[in-house]
Amino acid sequence: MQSQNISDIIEKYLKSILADAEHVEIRRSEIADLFNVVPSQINYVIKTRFTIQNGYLVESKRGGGGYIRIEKVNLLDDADVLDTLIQVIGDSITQRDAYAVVQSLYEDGVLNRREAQLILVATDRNTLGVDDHDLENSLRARIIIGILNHLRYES
Amino acid sequence: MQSQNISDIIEKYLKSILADAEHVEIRRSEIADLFNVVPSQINYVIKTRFTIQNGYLVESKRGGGGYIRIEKVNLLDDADVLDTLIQVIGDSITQRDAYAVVQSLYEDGVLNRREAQLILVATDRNTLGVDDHDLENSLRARIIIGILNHLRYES
DNA sequence: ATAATGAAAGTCAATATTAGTCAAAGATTA
DNA sequence: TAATCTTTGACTAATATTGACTTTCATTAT
Repeated sequence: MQSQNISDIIEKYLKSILADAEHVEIRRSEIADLFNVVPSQINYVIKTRFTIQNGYLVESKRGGGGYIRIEKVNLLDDADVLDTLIQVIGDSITQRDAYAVVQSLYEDGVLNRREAQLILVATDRNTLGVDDHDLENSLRARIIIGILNHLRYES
Repeated sequence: MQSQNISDIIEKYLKSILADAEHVEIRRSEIADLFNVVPSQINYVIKTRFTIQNGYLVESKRGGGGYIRIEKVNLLDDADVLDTLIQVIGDSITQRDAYAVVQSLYEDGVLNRREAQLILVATDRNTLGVDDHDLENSLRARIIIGILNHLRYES
């Protein structure tokens, strides 16, 4: 029942490789063939599911012998993680990216499950309930950054 | 057995699945077809019969491979206390009153210190940073109510 | 060296595929 | 009869898929 769309399946496939390895390196057309989609769909999957907010770094090369390489990075490795995250968020963030950020913080133990849920609820589209999207995204950014800044003084 | 309208029948159908399973995941148009109703009637059924007050959590996704997923959750004992608070808050709350609400939840052991702090930061005037006071107060109300609704069940 | 060629990946907008909203019309109940 | 609940459908929004066109890079030919 789960993940009926191909993008989700490709995402899972790539993540299953990343579960065992430091990074994946693919040939775009090969993966596209494997799942019977057009090559640009691979870009779509990467763009929507392997963002820096999700903790992934992507690099690629065109031309002969080209590739796409996805690496899982630990955003919390270096001392000023919070600064990094705050920069990444900027003054606006979509719900999807916010989910990714909070997920990363949870995976890295900065937040426990309950706290992560609270933040997601507080920044949920329906919770905020504003019709202006720019306002919604900027509110979400302010709330998350406010919380991140608070976490800094707590620990 | 009064009034077996279609909404009731659809409700029973979904609940019968939930009797055996953790959750139901449907394709809206399929269920609509199955019962010969327009798709939006499924939304009506969900909105009127699968509320969080009744212990149901609903999530969905649009686009290819989209779905609606209904999950039955365990309501906690605090549920009616939270209901009362939600009523009191209504659609607007000042920062001062919000502080009092969060404080009492902390004293009642519903929230720990860290969680209480998170909520206060998220709803702080400076965090929200909107000029319009009415908007600020209504946003604060929405955020706190969203969180209270989340606290009704265990995740 | 330089130019031409081909083999990748990137971009972007059109289209397709779902679900959500809202208000009007109809039905039922108090 | 008035109030409430249900049904319907037109319109909106989010997400996914596709393909034409562009850019980059390596290799081969001049």
